[in-house]
Amino acid sequence: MSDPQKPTLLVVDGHSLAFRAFYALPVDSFQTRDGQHTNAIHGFLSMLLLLLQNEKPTHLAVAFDKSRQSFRTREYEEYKGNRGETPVEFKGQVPILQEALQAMGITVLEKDDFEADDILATLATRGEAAGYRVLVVSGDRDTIQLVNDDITLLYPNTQGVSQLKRYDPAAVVERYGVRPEQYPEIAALVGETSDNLPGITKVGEKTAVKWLGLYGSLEGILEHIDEIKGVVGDNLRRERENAVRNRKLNRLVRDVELPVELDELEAKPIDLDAVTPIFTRLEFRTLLERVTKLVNGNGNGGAAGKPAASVAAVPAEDAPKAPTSARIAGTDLAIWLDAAVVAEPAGLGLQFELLDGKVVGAGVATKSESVELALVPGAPEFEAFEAWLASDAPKVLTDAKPQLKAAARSGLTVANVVVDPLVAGWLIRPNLQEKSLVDLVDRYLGETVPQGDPSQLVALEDESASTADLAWYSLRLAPVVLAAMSEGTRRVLAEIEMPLVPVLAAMELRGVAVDHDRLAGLSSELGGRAADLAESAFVEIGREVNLGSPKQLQEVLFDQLGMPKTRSTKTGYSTDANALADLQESNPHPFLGLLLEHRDATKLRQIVDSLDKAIGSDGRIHTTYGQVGAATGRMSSNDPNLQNIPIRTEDGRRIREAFRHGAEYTELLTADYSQIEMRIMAHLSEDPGLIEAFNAGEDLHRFVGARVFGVDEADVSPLMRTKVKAMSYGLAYGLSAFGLSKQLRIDRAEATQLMKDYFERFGAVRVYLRSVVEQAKIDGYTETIFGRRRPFPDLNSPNRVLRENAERAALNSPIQGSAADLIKLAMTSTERAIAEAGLRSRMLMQVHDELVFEVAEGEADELEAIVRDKMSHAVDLLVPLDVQVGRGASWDDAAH
DNA sequence: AAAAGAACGTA
DNA sequence: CGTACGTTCTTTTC
Repeated sequence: MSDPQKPTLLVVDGHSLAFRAFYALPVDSFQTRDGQHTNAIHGFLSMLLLLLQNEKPTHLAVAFDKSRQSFRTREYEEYKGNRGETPVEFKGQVPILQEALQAMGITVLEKDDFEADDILATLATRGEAAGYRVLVVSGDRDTIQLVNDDITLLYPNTQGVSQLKRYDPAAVVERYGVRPEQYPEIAALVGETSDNLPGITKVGEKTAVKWLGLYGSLEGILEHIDEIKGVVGDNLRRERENAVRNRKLNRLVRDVELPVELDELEAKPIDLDAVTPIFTRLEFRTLLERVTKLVNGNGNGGAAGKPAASVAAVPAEDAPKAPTSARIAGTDLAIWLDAAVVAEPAGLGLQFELLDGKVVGAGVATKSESVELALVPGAPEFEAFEAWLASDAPKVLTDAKPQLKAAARSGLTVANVVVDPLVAGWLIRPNLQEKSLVDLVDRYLGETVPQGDPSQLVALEDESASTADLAWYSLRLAPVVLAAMSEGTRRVLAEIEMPLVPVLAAMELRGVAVDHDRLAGLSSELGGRAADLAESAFVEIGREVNLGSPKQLQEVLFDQLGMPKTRSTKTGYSTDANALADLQESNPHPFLGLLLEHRDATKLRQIVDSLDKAIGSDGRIHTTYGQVGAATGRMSSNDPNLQNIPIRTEDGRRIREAFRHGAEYTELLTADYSQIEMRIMAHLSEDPGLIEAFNAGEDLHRFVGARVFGVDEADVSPLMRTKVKAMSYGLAYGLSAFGLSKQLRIDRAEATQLMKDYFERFGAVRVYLRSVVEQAKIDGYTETIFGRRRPFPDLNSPNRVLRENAERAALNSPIQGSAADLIKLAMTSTERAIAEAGLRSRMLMQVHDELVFEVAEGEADELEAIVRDKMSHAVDLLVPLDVQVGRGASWDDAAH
């Protein structure tokens, strides 16, 4: 594998990328006032900016073909002779593109008689020799021959620069079945249509690879040309000169004389004064913004977001150097580990090296020493390492969850990770989090991990951060982040977040069984329904439009049907479900209902299809939980998101029927907290009415309704119940009378009155909510019951919109956050209790206030008892915690 | 081709 | 003029 810590040289085939851009973007939409086409320029620069951000090259050049003529056309007149005339709209853009690149300080190279790929080959070869890691961006397959351990080809796939296919030697072998340096021989035999180079008739990739396997090289094949049987053998004997010629032509020249030295290609900060005029001339407004952002913002924090001085420790100049890591074998490692554990009672730094989700290596560090080991099961050092991992010896591991998963997949047990600096960093700054070890080191140690930092466009010597070095950085981060935390935050880290990490890792590995056949059936049913609805809708308006396009819908609704304008959005007028419902009320039209139904059907189908795609080879869906995602302390779920599976409609629930227990299990069990946020509000506000409501254990909304409307509980009508329910839930979000009136479709006066009556009876709630905001204005942050903090810098902003948004978020945060803390505690204790009871049943999913378990044969009752116990006693509040449990064959059946 | 916006699913 | 998320589809970019 290539070493990621070397300086990076990025070389780009300008024509190939510009050409892609030209055909990807509509020519007509991109021209300046005076008629200059700009689509290729715009697309190219847009892609290049993304490349710069993603790859963070330290050195950079873009090469172009100078003309169509080159030594290859002199050699073989027909070379590339089949290419049509270059469109004039494209031609004119190239010089301007080059001008723009030069303004950006990027070296542009072209050379008489050579093609761009020869320049790339030359730079790549020179870069490799000079110790660079080289990235070649080209759409020409000939550049495959350049690939080696230090040179990676980024080859445009069907879709975009963001999804460039990375060809390292292993990827080339996987795709083409030969090593990179052999690829041109394959191409020579097969021929290259796009270059007008015919190969051997009837010889394709498979035959060529087979021959190469037999005879080792093209030369070898030709030596044994008489041994090759069949028609293809005859073809080869007849057309061998084609192959010889092709091989000659597709060999890239690696020693083109160039007017620059490598170090002149160093990426310089972009000079806005040079870029602005040309971008302005091209009328590139948003691109200029992007460049400006790249220059100023540059990734994470930068100067603007530096921490208080107490946090940033060592200035970069006197940054300690990572200790030289040793490879210690056999019993020596056991001795080293024993000594290290004593030397660092707070824990050793750890870092795994992963490949394809498995552990292939690891680094372990103390403050002054580190070791690095390749993990080969059965090797002598493996045992000592494995024993230490599984022991209670404390470890510090940054971004632990994926590494714990890989460890588990590799059969390793990792116990007692006491600090994950990534999680710690999120607790300190839950909004703008540091996303990686590199970010954390920058912020909390004030040092730069060799490589990685996007704003550092400085070439580095071959000082590379090894796995052991990363372990060492983790170790040194731990005390610094701990010192930067309040005591309460430290407790949240130690008692809530760190114990949760292995629990989440286990849940993700388990996944949840999903029935493909049910999803497939549902998908086609919904698809059919959507098609029918669309057809009916088109009949209503007398034409076909894209019902998924808000823009086209606006035309239909406001122009064609002449309906009144709805809420305005940035780009026009809203066509969301709410707006359509309003229209239906004021201007009833069958189209509206059909449209809404169509939206439902397509949305559900889309969810069904994406779930179906996510089913793995084990028949299960493995989501990834984002432990450091939400600012409130909640988790998120992605790839796919299992926390937004429909439930409100009948069709939606049918999706949940596809979530089932696995074959080794008998059913699913779901357990959820009822009205958790209201209970937390009761606890925090100490409102006697609310506390009484929960202690009485009755229907909360009936209880509240009776008091708000001044009637007996028996006389609370469904409408009254709906109203107080909306009010209660809305409270925790900072709902206004206006919002309440809109949601309930009642007038403002009635909503205001409802709120007044509500607070008359439950006044402590209002007092509490106000006090949260006021205290937050003083402190600058809110805190959950457990001490989790969330800062609110906008609370004193002069900008009213910002300020009021911050106020609502602040008042919600302790409520949502405390609920998150609570269920996290419950998850950890439930997981532990299940293990201690020796059950095979297991926890699979978390949906904010709900946990889903897979029940093993004969364990249902015991599991339910454990879950009820642990969830309802996760913490002692002024009100009881009610846990609803259900069981069934599917997630839907298990709902109660 | 990439980014931004609209819409919508959950708690 | 209701908090917190993630995903997908369409439009814009000039």
